[in-house]
This record gives sequence, structure tokens and C-alpha cells, in this order.
Amino acid sequence: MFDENEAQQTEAESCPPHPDDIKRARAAVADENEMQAISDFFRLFSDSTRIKILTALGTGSMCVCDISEALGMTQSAVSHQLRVLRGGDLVRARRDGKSVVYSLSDDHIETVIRAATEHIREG
Amino acid sequence: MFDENEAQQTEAESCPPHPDDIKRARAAVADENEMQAISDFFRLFSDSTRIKILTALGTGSMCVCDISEALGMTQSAVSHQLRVLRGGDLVRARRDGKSVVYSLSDDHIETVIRAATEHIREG
DNA sequence: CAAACATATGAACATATGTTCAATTGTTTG
DNA sequence: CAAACAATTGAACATATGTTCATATGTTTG
Repeated sequence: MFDENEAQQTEAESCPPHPDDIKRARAAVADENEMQAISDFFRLFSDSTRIKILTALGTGSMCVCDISEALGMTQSAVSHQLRVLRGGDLVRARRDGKSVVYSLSDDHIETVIRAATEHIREG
Repeated sequence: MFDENEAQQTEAESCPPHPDDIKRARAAVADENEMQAISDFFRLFSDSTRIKILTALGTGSMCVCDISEALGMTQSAVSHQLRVLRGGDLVRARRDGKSVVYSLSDDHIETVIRAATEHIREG
């Protein structure tokens, strides 16, 4: 009488959902990689040390030593975060003698932070 | 001969920095609370479940049950993240009978995510 | 090439974060 | 009011994250 197909409703979802809403939403979030890429992008900005570094570089290129001095943090901590920012292509590095000079990859970045700042000052 | 003041240079900073750059940068990052607020704001977007929820709500208001169904996640997991988003004032909740219907607090939010999406598709 | 210097890296550690599971709150309906 | 239902919450757990400390890399300069 009861075949294995009967056992399919294992999801215990008894909530009567709105199928149209669900379909629309499901389509919007379908691209798993894109959802991940977007959150990864925002994660780059989700630490105050990294925000400080980006904000500092917004005033001009700087070497690691100067950045650490400006932030009052160890070179190691700053360097670790610069690595993250480099990985996300938010900053670029070039050697200048013994120093490595960092700068923002893109003017876009300042815009992003500025937008958040304004949002916060409003709210 | 050597008084206690001599011991002040404990910072072991022998790097010869550019004082002007440092001053400018230091001023830019001076507001510790603001730096923290900015990173906290971005942290709200730094998880793919939350991005999915926000993206789903971008297609219209939905109850928790429908959101979980659309994302293929448990109600509990979704509810925990909705709490975070509510705390950050990114979404609002209203009761409708047994359900709680969530919506984006602000059209601004879709804009922020769209900007990131475009940045990613370009790069 | 050796010493000094600027930066980068790896391991270890403490804290933060996201999911699950179980239990609770609050609403409707018989 | 009791049962069913939708959502929330708390505790526990595993994983991710950021800093520190020690060491390595790479550049300059004597």
C-alpha cells in the first residue's frame, strides 16, 4: 500500500507557504557562488583594523611602517590585514627601497566606505 | 644620569616615518567609534545566509517560513540571522496572524548589495 | 658578503560566529 | 481552554578570525 515515495516528505514543513513568493525568492538567491562572493566582498570591510587601513590609505599611499605608526598597532598585525586586503584586491603594493608602499586599488573603495559612513551618520 | 624619561621610547619604532603622512592618516582614523560602527555595518552583509535573506526580501516581504523554504534552511537558522539583521535595522518585522512578515527597512539596502554585485561581476 | 632594516609569514592562542537541537513564547482555532 | 502552529530563544558545538610572538624573506649599505 505505502511505497517508499510516501516517505519523501521528511522535511517536516507543514507551514502553508506562498508558492509564488518562494519561487521568486528562490530564483533571486539561486546563484550560490554569487551569494558567497558578495558576502566575501563585504567581509573585507567587516573589521575595524581593515577599515582604518583603508581609511588611512584614502589620504594617500603609505608604507607599512607609517600605517602601523598611524594606527598604533604592531607591524605584524597590520601586515596580516594588508594580506587580506591584497587578497581581496582592495589594495596594491609596490616596493620602494626597503619599504613596501600600499595604496587603494581603486577609487571605488573610498566611495563604498563613504556611503556606509553617511548611512551611519544619518541613522 | 639616566632618568625614567629615557625609558619612554619603549615602542621599538626605528622605522623613519613620514610625519605628515602619519598625521594626516591618524586624523582620518581618529574616531574609534566611527571606525567600529562602519565595520559593524559591513559585518551585517558578511555572511552568505544574510545576503540570501536580504536578496530574497528584495523580491518582496516574506514570512519566516517562506524564507526558510526558499533558502532550503531550517527556520531556526534563518530566525537567528533575522535577529542579527533586525539588530542592525536592515529588516523590519510585523505580525500577520501566526506568521511574522519581514521586509527590508530601506530601499538603500538593495542599492548597497547591487553595487557589490556589479563590482564583483566587473572584477 | 655581513649587518641592519622593513616586511611577511607561521604557529599558537583567545574570541567571535553560525548552525543545530531542544525548549519556549505567542497566536489562532476547534 | 487545549491543541496546533509559527517563530524565537538558549546552550552546545565546530569553525573562522584577529592578534601576538618568533622566525623568515628580501632589500640596502658598509
